[in-house]
Amino acid sequence: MPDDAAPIFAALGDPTRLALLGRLQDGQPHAIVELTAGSGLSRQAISKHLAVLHEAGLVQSRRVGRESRYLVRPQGVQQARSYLAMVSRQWDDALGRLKSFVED
Amino acid sequence: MPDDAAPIFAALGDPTRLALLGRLQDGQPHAIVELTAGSGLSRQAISKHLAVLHEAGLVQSRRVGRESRYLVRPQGVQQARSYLAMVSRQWDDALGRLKSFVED
DNA sequence: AAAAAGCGCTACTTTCTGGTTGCATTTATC
DNA sequence: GATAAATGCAACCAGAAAGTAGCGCTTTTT
Repeated sequence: MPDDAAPIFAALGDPTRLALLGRLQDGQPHAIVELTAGSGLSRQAISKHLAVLHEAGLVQSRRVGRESRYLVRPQGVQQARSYLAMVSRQWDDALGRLKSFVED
Repeated sequence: MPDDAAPIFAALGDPTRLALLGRLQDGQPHAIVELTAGSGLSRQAISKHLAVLHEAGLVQSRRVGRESRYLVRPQGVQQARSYLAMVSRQWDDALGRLKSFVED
């Protein structure tokens, strides 16, 4: 398992950040103030969360005039997907499904 | 996005726990001492990590005699997968791929 | 040119997390 | 029955994380 796997999942492991990703689902760039609106948190808090997502490669930012616009980076999420696949590959076959069927 | 999504990703967001899941890839139950061996950490530390994985529903345990044996719970990982799909569903089509192609 | 909007950066507080140690308990073994 | 093995539980500690507030800088807006 690669070293950057854990940071990606850690970035996803926060309700606020998941909500942010939800807001970015449209694939369009959004400014920080816009993302802060209705979050119940301060602008700096949201900014920090966006930085974490950026660090993990899940999000991307562009500075346009006086505002920073964030958008999803599909490759990042794709990477998370492939890591999950690595975890489950072993029993992700007929036998694996059989085992999970018997459990509990 | 469901409330239990973040805890699952948070549980995955630690190198030690990812390594533990790696060790459980064979689908077989493993005792704590066994999982501790070669980890460089104390038994209690590993035990705590397993508790986190259990809490997130990624792992399952059975007490057999004097030892607790842990094994993967495929449904948990499957759930993580579906949550990731929720995040990316919107731009997981031809248009989405086109956008990601243009970026950077 | 003055005011306001949008950010970034730093400092600070509080809570969570990962890790340790020590001790009690249950189960195997001799 | 005594000893060793495998856990569970609780207390404790240091560092990271989530949050706030304040200040200064750049870019719009009026």
